[in-house]
Amino acid sequence: MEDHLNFSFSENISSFKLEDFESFETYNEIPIQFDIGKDFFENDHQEKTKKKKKIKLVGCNCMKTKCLKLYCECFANKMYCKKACKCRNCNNCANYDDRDKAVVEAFERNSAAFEHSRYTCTRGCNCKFSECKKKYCSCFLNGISCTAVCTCENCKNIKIR
DNA sequence: GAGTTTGAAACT
DNA sequence: CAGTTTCAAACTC
Ligand SMILES: [Zn+2]
Ligand SMILES: [Zn+2]
Ligand SMILES: [Zn+2]
Ligand SMILES: [Zn+2]
Ligand SMILES: [Zn+2]
Ligand SMILES: [Zn+2]
Repeated sequence: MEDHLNFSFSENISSFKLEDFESFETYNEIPIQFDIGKDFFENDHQEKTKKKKKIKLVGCNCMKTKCLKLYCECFANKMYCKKACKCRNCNNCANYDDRDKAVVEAFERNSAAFEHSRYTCTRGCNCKFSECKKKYCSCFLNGISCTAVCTCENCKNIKIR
């Protein structure tokens, strides 16, 4: 585990905590900063809290990527796929060499690849057609208002510039 | 359930 | 970088 993560990326991933990565895989959970009303998550989400909160993914439906790219919500959230996933040809499992390689490749493409996801929404959105009022918009999906970091057009999600 | 729309990720 | 393609989820019917 440690080998493929450190590889030659010690600088890029210096802020990344390996132990977090491993625990996420083990428990299929991600810490999240705010409440989410999203079908992808199976748990209740009544309480709003600023603290980290663990949310369980229901599962992905990837057909073409073997769940080894950020298209896959499981992979993007540092989780293995699990029973609830309906993916085809899934390689996002423990002890798959392809999976280890894919993690490194994702770091290569973007050193912050695993610091953000659709479900943490830390980079804002770039919506063009949804007016940020549907779940196509990652801000709306997470139940938060668009902010100055968003570059959306015709935003109806309480944008403050 | 099938087909369309959407915007991020990936690719060139 | 920018433009294009690919992808899986969100959405519509
Ligand atoms: Zn997947
Ligand atoms: Zn999955
Ligand atoms: Zn999978
Ligand atoms: Zn948006
Ligand atoms: Zn936004
Ligand atoms: Zn917006």
